Amino acid sequence: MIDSDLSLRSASRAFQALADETRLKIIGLLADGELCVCDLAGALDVPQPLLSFHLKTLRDAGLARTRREGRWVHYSLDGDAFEDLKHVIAAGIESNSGANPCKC
Amino acid sequence: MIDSDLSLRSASRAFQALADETRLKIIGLLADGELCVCDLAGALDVPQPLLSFHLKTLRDAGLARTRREGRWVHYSLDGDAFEDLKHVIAAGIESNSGANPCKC
DNA sequence: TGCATAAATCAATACATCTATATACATTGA
DNA sequence: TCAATGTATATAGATGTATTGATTTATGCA
Repeated sequence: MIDSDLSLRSASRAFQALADETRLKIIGLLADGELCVCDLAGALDVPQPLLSFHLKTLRDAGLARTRREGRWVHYSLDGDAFEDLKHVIAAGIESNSGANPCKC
Repeated sequence: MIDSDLSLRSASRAFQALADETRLKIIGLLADGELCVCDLAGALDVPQPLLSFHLKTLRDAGLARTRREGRWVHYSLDGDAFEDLKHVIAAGIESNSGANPCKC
């Protein structure tokens, strides 16, 4: 079950951030561990400014974090944010297939 | 890990469908079991044609199914579709927090 | 200081999505 | 067949998002 309007809003923002193939590929790459933007750029065949936009989208949605090291910026996933999303997904998986009496 | 381009595309479509507060509310309601459109309309305070649009969005994304019974259409969640999404979310949760060596 | 590299931002454009209104379709029962 | 009810579709205006290329900021090193 989805609790408050706040989590509803943040969840929809997070799902919006996941609603893009490039960003899903980024998630897949970051799942193996922190990576710098240059490595992501090399792996993804996406122009750098566009990659920067997608990374910002993930970060604004709370799904990714950054850590600067010298001239490199390293991105990693925020496990807690994904944990929240798991509850919404779990509701769909455990959904009762039985019919409720129609109140029409 | 995310496997093929096909699942990547369908996953992004599904997440897009989840990227809306009204549709997340619908998911929450349907998690308790199948409901007819009229019941959803009563619970959501959304004009009926708009609700129909959102339900179609969920159905097109493969997250919901319909069953007609007389003049009523009942919607329910497709657990398998949510199961697929769980893998993407799980990748984020189990993400290795360790840094990979930067190849720049 | 001056230059090279990593990353982010800006401006412009094209495209997709949200919402509301109006309308059409389907089913039931008179 | 007609009217009533439940649901779906069509359209249009407003808003949001994706993409590109040019520019800018930040850091490290000669």
